[in-house]
Amino acid sequence: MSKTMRYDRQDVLKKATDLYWQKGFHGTSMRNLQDVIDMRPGSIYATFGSKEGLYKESLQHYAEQGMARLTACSEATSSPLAALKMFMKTLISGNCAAAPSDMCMLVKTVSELTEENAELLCEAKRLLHMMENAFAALFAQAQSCGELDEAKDPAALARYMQVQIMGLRTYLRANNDGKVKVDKLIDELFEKGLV
Amino acid sequence: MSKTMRYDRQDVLKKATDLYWQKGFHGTSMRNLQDVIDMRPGSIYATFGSKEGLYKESLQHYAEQGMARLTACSEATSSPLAALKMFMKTLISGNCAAAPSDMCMLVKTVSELTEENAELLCEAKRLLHMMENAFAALFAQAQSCGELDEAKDPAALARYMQVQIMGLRTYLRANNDGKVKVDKLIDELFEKGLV
DNA sequence: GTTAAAATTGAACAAATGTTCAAAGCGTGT
DNA sequence: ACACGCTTTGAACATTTGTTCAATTTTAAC
Repeated sequence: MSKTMRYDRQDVLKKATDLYWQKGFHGTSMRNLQDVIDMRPGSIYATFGSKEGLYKESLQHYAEQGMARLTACSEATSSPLAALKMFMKTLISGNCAAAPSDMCMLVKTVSELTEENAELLCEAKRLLHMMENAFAALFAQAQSCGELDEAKDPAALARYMQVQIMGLRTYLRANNDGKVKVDKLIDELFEKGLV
Repeated sequence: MSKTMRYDRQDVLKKATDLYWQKGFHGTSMRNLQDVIDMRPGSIYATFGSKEGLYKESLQHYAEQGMARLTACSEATSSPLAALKMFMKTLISGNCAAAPSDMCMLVKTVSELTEENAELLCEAKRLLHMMENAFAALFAQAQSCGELDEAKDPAALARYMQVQIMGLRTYLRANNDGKVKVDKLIDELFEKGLV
């Protein structure tokens, strides 16, 4: 009846995400994108609508990966707090050369864009909230396990963790000489912040 | 002998800085800039060389403002630690509507640009270092005053402060609902981090 | 008043931008 | 074989991009 799609949407999204992540929204041109994802303009616009549309889906794809990583950390560890700590370490020390950028794509988006791209800005904020809520859920779970003091506020701890991740990743981006030993810093943060 | 300059370089730089700060390097066009600083292309290029050149001077202008603000905090307070705390508070809660962006322009630069603009990236990193060194100097001064434990490492404290500033400002950018009470957070950071 | 030097103008440029659309390709049901 | 309908193509479009430069304006010294 119809021609079968040539492209695997997930595969295309991964490539687009990586490029956007590396070069930013304004720093990435459609021509640039066309080469990387190997699609012609017509196909791109038929599939994603616009540059903004593709970026939005890229943000979502990125956040899904992040959530998947968090659940992977949950399954690889024996306790919620250990999972959170592991997540933070893989986030921060993991991307030496593999990831397109040292920084979080959601943070880069929130940093770069203005009200001229209100929808994308909004979506990035929403996804950051989602991550924070996932952190909070794990902190609450830690309380249920008896791993964490019941008097603590999971939401406040999650917010604290977000601030620390944002701060650390940004700092490392600005000081990419490998002199700073991050793992020890993270251990200290968990001691100071949670206990 | 020659025509007198029509433009006050400092005034122009302030306007350019604010625009770049708000919209980013790639998000700002020369036409955009021309309107805001009220100069024609020829004059701009004769004075600043290129879009990159003007951005570089804007970065420097921005950092100078920051340093001036820090010394102002020093003069307005009675101790180095009080100065640092005041600086942090004016940085973070001060820019409700006045500043072009919630975030630090140096951080935005480091977040947005890639090796394609290596010189600008490098300059932003250098200026961030400068600020950090200024923090460290104040921590050392606090030790001389007997305000801070001599066993602490001023450089490590300065780095800690940078991470916290970057984290907090980014977080507030992503959560601009005024729900988070920042002043209390900063007080807590100083208690946890320095003592 | 003339001249020389510097600053400013703005039209113009080539290249790059995001996007469109008519044509062609291709798989499926008849 | 045929035709229907979805997918893909890539040339082309109107703007916008960063930048240049010959012409003009303005100043001050002689």
